[in-house]
Amino acid sequence: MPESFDTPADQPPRDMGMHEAARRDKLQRIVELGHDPWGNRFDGHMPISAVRAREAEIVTVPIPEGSEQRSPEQHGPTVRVAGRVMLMRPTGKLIFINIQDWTGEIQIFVGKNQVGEENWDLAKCFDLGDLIGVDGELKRTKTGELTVFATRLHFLTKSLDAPPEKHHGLSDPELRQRMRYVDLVHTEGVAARFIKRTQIIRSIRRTLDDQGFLEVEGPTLHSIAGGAAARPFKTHHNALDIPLFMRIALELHLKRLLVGGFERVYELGRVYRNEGISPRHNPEFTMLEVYQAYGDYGSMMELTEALIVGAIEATGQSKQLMWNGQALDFTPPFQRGTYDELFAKCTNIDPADQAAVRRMAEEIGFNTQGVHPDVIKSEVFEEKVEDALSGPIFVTDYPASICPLTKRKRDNPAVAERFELFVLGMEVANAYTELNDPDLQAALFRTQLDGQKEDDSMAKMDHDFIRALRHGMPPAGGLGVGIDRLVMLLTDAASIRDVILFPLLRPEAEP
RNA sequence: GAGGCUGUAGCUCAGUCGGUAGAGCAACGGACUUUUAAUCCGUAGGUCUUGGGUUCGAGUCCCAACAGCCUCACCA
Repeated sequence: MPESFDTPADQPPRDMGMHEAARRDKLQRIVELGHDPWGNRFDGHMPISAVRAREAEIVTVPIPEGSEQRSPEQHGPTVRVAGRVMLMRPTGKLIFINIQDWTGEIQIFVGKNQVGEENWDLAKCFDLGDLIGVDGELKRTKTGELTVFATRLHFLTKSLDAPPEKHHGLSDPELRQRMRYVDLVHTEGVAARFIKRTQIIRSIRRTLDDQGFLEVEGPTLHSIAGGAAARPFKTHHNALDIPLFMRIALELHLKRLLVGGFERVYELGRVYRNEGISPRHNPEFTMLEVYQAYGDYGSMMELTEALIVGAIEATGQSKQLMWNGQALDFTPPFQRGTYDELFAKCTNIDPADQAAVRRMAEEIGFNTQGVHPDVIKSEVFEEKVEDALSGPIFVTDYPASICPLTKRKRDNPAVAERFELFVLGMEVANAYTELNDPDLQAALFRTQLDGQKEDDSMAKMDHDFIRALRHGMPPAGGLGVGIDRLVMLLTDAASIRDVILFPLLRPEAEP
């Protein structure tokens, strides 16, 4: 055991606050009592939820006749727990401590006479936020609270900084994001939401695996950032001395795998888009893309419903749920409507009447000069239709010219076989019948629609992708799901930053 | 990228009309062997985000910077 775990004495004392000074004093006392303030392996403890589940094993011995005894004696199971000190209520020669692990919270009873002098001295060194281990007997207090009556205490790790206010936790959104480790421990519901996120993702994998899909991993560094209209992050490989881009989509490599004979593939992974941050956008986010050979966008619609219903069930929720105070019903089949139908319904304009559409676009302040009619229509759609959709609703059959990776309808080449799933104006999923004609794909890669900014265009020629299509990609359905947004819906989160553990923030100023 | 709002003790928040900086929790000392946000008595804790300006005097008014949030833009 080292002499001291503290800052060596020859170093000038740091400028520390009173909380840290008090905690370092106690740390020193813990060392003097012969304990390691940073703890060691601690075997044999049970999750607190499992300890709570043993309440039924407590037996109460009736008071013997003629006894002076006031309260009946109890015998409970011997348990060992470990957790973080959340609350302490010292009352003279006994202390009530609430400790928390990731399964729950339980009260510890530490009585001076019950644990003996050595344990008592150690208990007096506990601070809120410390990690401790406890051996004891599970019983109830006279107020009925399930409690571990400590027989032996173990010190597992000192906390040098004070936790936030015990009733309110952290509420400053900046602190919550920068110090997610504190947020997870001390803010009500945060840990539970991220556990739900994991359950949702696990459920999505299970649904896909059960339907015979193969999970794969494509490259995240691309020399051509294709598959979506978005600005990429640029980086550089030193040894090869080449520019590279962080991927903006999973699509083009998964389709190469369709050519390679992987008939059902998916990837669940991070993509990066060098764009603005908002309550619905983080520069890196998690995307699911699924491709199914010999399917089409109709097969993807059924799959989307199965994925979402599975995720709702995996989190133990009803298909009727509340999001930001609004009721949503995810009972399949979800509503559906074609792009043109919904356009006509929400705008009272015939979507085929280009002049009328242009007039409305100008009314909402969009500059239509030299812009492709379908881009104008899409602008009006986003403004007037998307926000009006409560959903969940599948919007189907988009103008072909704004869908350069999508197969056209057999009876109408101006319409693409595509759907997007909207919920309360938020786009959650996007699916296509995939274009597999290499000549048409090459032509569409060359097409830069009038009025579209180059950055926003999908017109990026990927010769290797065309070469892959030339070898024959089966007709297929493809689906993309924004996982963070789905998690927002299923955990009633108003901001994407509430479902991403470490969202992007500007660097903190040096202290 | 543009506009609006916010920034006070470790945390959560008050701070009136411009006139000596406040509370609760946390901390420290004391009392207390069945508490439940324990209670009671006492003590300490502040570059009011930063930098300018106006003023006899600025947490408060003005300007700028930094950070966060919201709306818009970009986008999913």
